[in-house]
Amino acid sequence: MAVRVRFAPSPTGYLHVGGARTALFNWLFARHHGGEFRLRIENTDTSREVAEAVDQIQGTLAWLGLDLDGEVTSQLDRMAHAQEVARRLVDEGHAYEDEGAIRFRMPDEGTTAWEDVVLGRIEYPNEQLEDLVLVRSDGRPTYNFVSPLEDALDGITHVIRGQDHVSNTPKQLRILEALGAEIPVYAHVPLLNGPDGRKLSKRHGAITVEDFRAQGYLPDALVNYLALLGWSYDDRTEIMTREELVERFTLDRVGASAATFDYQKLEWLNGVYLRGLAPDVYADALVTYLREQGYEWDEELVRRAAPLVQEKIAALGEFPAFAGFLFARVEPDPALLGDGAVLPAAAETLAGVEPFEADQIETALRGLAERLGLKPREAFQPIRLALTGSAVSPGLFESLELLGKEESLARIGGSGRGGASGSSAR
RNA sequence: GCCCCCAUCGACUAGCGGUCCAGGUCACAGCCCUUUCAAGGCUGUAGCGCGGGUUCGAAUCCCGCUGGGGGCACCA
Repeated sequence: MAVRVRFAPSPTGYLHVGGARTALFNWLFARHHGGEFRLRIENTDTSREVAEAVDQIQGTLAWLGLDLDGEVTSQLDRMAHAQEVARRLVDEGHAYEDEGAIRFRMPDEGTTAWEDVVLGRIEYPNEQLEDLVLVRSDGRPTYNFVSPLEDALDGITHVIRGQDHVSNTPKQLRILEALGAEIPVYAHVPLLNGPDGRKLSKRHGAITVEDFRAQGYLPDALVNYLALLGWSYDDRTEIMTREELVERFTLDRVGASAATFDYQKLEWLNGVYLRGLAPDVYADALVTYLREQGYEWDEELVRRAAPLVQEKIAALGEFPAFAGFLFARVEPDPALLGDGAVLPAAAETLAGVEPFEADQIETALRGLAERLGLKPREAFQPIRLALTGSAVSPGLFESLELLGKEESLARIGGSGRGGASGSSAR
């Protein structure tokens, strides 16, 4: 039987990284087996916010590169059918009416068990199973009824979801059984925690995939990182392409315990991916990112600046703070300003450099440092500060070249205070 | 309270009875390189929660404890 899985989020807003991880595992499993990956929206009303959330979720999945099969389905479309099935269950004695609602009759004795692919055998005492409401008194079916019903309707072969659904499983199993439906294979993947060991939430920082996108993370890096949370290939392979992940992903290597989301490791991985991009691809990514974030900076200059930062930043979001001085003057931190003694000499030296290119600039400035008896660091740091407004920046010589002689000299001035007063573009 | 699940360095994990005085990666520390910051190279600190079993032998199997998580809706 061909594999068919589904990701079934409730449309409450942007996709959470935990949800994205669940979606990823489903997608990897489907692609690994040449099966189908479907999106099913689990909702109960038709409000505008829901429609937006559905679009957002689809947009996020697309950005992550998790392509869908078949149409996106919605619980809404099956309400009438669910009601019919519920009535049939009443007729067959599996359910009964209760104050206008329809309740499913759960067994009172024995146990309900299943072989979970990641958790192993799980047994629930049936006395724990309450007669659950299938259809509310207002006619709307409930999640625990529609979810297994739709799994059956759609021919879902494997239900891969978060462990927060473990306790729903015995109830859904009982319903599927009463329906006479095929029982899918269940795989409950571990949940994600924040750095403090508690449920990952906004207080920990970025939480939705869109948050990470806005910070300049690459979809490939996020996908790679998420795959490593609860799953591993072996004892040493961590950096894998999408194709490698698809080829290597198996549910039996998914762990059973919760994983802590490590922002630092994600950042490191993103840096690895960023540095690994071909220069033109990197420039494209940077241009696209800055445009998405609303920066209206000269594209040509951004492209020329790209090589200066590729080795230095771990997320595209660091670019404005790191290289923003190329697009607008930045006032140096007064606390960092020295006496500026080398500045006049530097200005004089630079004025004579022709052509104004990194190599020539470097030769000239190193010569200056030697003549003044200064260590490179001592000579260059004041210039860097005057030029970039910061003690941390891209390479000094390349930065000078990009800024051009005129602007560079204007910033270095010679007064020791860097640039004409009020000239800072802010 | 009841039910279910989980438990290897700070974090992600490898380990499926002996090849583990526990390996890799991030983070952290030191050194090297160096125009700052990164990157890179080298080295290092750091872990099998506790107690009982089983076995010639346990991180690996069993039981208990402790700790953590999840769930107990006419929410999803």
